[in-house]
Amino acid sequence: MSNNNFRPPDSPESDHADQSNFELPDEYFTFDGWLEDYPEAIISGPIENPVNQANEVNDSAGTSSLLQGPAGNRESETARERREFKERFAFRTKSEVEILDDGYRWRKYGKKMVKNSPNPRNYYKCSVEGCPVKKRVERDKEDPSYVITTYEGIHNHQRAS
DNA sequence: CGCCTTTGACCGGCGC
DNA sequence: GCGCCGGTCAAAGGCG
Repeated sequence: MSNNNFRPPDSPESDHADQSNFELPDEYFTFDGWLEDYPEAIISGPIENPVNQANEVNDSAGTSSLLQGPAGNRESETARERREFKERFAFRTKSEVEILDDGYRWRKYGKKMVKNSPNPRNYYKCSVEGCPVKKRVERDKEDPSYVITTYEGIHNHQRAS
C-alpha cells in the first residue's frame, strides 16, 4: 500500500515534476464543509479527476481554493458561513498507519473522541511558522482499515520535508 | 537541546 | 441559561 509516499494536491508550489510523484489515494473526495456536514461524500465515492482539479488550482493564481463551493453568493452569507468557507478537502486511504508522510512537518495539537465513532480524531498543524495549514486524521468508523484525512488551508511556503 | 506527543482543561457555538 | 460537542491550548514529559 502507498503508506509513505503520497502527496496531497494542495501544495502551493507543486510543479509538473512533482505531479509524477503524486500517488492517488484509493479514494478521494472534495467538499466545502467538514465531513460531518457531508456524510454523503463518504458514501458516494471518489470524484472523477482529482489530479486535474489540483492542477487547475495550482495553475490559476494560487490564491484560491481547491473547493470553490457557492462562491458567488459569498457576500450574502452569514459571518459564520463565511468563516467556515475555507479550503478543505479530504480523502480516504486504506492504511494501517495514520502518520502518512506527505512532505510536510506536522505537530499534533489535539485528539478528541467524536460521537458516532469509536475512533479518536487527531488534529495536526503545519509546524512551519506562520503557515496556517491544519489537517485532521481519523479512522473510518465503518471500516477501520481506512484513514480519512482532511486538509484545511494552503501552504505558505515550500515543502521542506 | 530542540523539537515532538500526550492529555486534561478550556472555550465558544448551538440546541434544548 | 445550561450542557453537549467539537476544536484548541498549554504544561509536562519523551526522544533523537
